[in-house]
Amino acid sequence: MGIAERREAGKKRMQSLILGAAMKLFLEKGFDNVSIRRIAEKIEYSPATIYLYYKDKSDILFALQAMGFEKFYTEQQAILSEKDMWKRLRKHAKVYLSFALKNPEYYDLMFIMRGPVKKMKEKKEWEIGRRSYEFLKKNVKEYMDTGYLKKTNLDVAAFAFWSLTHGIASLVIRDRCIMFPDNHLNAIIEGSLDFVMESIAKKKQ
Amino acid sequence: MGIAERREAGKKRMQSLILGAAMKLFLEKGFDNVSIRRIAEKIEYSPATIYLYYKDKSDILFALQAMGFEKFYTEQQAILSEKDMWKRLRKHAKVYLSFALKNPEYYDLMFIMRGPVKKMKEKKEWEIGRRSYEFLKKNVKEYMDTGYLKKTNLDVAAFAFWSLTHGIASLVIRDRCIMFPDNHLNAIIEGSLDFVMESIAKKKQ
Amino acid sequence: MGIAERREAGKKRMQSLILGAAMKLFLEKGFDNVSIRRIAEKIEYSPATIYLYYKDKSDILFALQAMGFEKFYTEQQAILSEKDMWKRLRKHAKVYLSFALKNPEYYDLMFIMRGPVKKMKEKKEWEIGRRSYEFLKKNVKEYMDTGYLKKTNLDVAAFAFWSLTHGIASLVIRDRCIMFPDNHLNAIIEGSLDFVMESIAKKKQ
Amino acid sequence: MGIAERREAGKKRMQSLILGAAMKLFLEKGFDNVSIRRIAEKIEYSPATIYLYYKDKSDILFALQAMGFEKFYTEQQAILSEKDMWKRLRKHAKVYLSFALKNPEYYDLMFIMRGPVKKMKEKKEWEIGRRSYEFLKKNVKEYMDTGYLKKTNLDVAAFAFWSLTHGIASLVIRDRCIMFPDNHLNAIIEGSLDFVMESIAKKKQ
DNA sequence: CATGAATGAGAGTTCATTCAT
DNA sequence: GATGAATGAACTCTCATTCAT
Repeated sequence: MGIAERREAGKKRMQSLILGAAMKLFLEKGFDNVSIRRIAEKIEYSPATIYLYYKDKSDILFALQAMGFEKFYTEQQAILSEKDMWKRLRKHAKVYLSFALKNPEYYDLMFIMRGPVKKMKEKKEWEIGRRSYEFLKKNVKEYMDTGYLKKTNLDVAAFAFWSLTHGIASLVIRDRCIMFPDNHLNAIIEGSLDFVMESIAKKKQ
Repeated sequence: MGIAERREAGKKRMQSLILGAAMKLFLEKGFDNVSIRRIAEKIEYSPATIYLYYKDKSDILFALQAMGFEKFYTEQQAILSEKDMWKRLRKHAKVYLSFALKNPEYYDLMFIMRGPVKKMKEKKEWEIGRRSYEFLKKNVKEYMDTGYLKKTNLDVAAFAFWSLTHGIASLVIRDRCIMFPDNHLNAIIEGSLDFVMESIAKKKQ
Repeated sequence: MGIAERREAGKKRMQSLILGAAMKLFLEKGFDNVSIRRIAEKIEYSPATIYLYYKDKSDILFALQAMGFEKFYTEQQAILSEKDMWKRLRKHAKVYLSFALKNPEYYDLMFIMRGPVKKMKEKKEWEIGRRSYEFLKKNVKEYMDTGYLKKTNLDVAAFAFWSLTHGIASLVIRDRCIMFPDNHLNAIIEGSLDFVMESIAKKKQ
Repeated sequence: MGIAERREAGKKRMQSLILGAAMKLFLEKGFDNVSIRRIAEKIEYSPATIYLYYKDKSDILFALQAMGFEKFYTEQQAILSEKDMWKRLRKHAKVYLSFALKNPEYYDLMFIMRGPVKKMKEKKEWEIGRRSYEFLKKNVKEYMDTGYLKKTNLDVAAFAFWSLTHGIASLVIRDRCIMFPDNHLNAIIEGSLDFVMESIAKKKQ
């Protein structure tokens, strides 16, 4: 490993140290209580050091969001192994929801939080978010083409799919399901997903 | 009107003065830029006065949330005039979405924001939120009973309806629809709503 | 003294406490080392308290500047007791210089410092500075009218007078006279003033 | 060129690279917004590198001041071509003012700024500033000797001349002429200079 | 010769909240 | 009932500077 490489590696290590600490704090204290100072404390560096690796606070949020999208995108590839389009459609929804509920902080950052959106728009049209949407759209198209999904405008169908899964995810994550007993919640979620999926998609005879 | 009553009336008046100012500020400046101080300034009282009427900041948010639910509940009654259950189901969704998009601050407070949730749980079962959900459920039951909605567990169907509409609303409100050109957005929203509604509900022959 | 008056008095007292501390710090530590925090420390209040009395740092500088101009204007009135215009002209210069050298911090703030100038321009065209200049101009006009000063455009003559006195004052205050032995400096200053004054003004025969 | 010499040359080159960048930044961003870091960025070296060539920040300011004096001294030599002492005296004033207004950052550094003064005193008698003053004095002596300037103590006359020109320059540079309309300012400056010069100096008959 | 990495110190500012009056 | 006065605790961010490598 040459000098430049080692340096680069050091930089990467530090950045991920920062991001890791930030993410842990999000979990422990909630978004509003994560400050540069607290992150610095957690990693036992001075606040000024953070600024050597990230330009400002929203840069950190943006980086975390990007990590989230990366992970999200990668995990979604799993659906491609399913060649039966009907099953893939169902799996698609489950994988989406599973990501959201297993990584609620990432999901929040990606699809709910207000903060990082301004940055999103600035940074090259938000490539990373777009990619995930394109992946969704591509698959939706296949569901339609193979006759499992009713034909309509692609964006319309994709948005419908997205809205349903996001609706479920965000109601859960932002704690709006308190009217359901904890031990029923899962069944209701799954049931709802099935209910809609089986309505919009038709298993061929 | 006795002394106690007059006092009570005065208290109510002041409280609604505070809430009104807070809401105006939310609209004008965004949630993050509303402080107790700014509310006090707006109504031309001192910050300390606010604390005579609300225990702390989150109490104000909670009260606003309650106002939002009140408004929401009231507006939803409009669907009852529609006696054709098929049409009512469609109208239900439209009224929901229309409330959300016309009152994004209320909607945010009610269904997205983290802040007031702790209060929600404390305040005995969150009556006000529950009432709205019960209204939804009651109607969903009617849609089913009249055969316009496929039969399934009531909570499941209600949650499905809610997730879809909330998903749309919250993606729009939290600015995640930047991949759609502004002038297409409306059509996509309406299209998606129709797409799903027409799938889960069946117009009788 | 009524309640309102007492309050007003308290406010004034606090403001002058702040300004006094700020001024002392300017003397002791130099302009650059005066921070809101240090002022607060000096008066044994919290930094936040300062903001109850002054909107921001430059507001404090502006207030001090205004005090300086007030003092300056007042002291200049002394020249009016001199009815002999020739003597008054001379006295005018001496009074200007004497103010500058006895109150170098005020003078610096008023005529040298960069900081408060932006505020100056905003605040009602900088009434307070203008008033001093008008006073100078009015007198210069009298010197001319009575024949002690060569006739020329009023602004031109006033600016000439001002430039000379300010030149001396600012070279001294900003420590550019280190080539003159300390014990000669005074004589050189006075001499220079006399030298020019006797040249531009003519004692009538 | 021996090794030591080459090293010395390299050092000089680097120093002037630093000074050049610093001066450009002063021009572009103003004094307060120039930090060691920003200078380092501009020349694409690390901040630490700057410290190999200058002990600290004020050392840089001092060096720039020296450059300013060098330039100032050189430009002033131009007056020597004027053999008519009356004209030279006038030209002297114009050249002074012209330098100040064309190089306000240098002028500020040399004659107004507080920062580099401590250094001045330390660096044994501040040779470079003295030289400029001696040049002024030598010429003032000639103006007197040739009868164009009233006889008086040399320092007195020199300081008078300096005070007037510096007064004008520093009032302009530090933005204290806002009472004059922009389009009149030049005329007032020139007029004032002429007004005094024609008074203290006498064209022989 | 050059620098990456780090930091202590400090800047201005804002906030929710308290409490004696 | 209302508030003036006050504050502790944050906040984000920038700076000059050091030092091992």
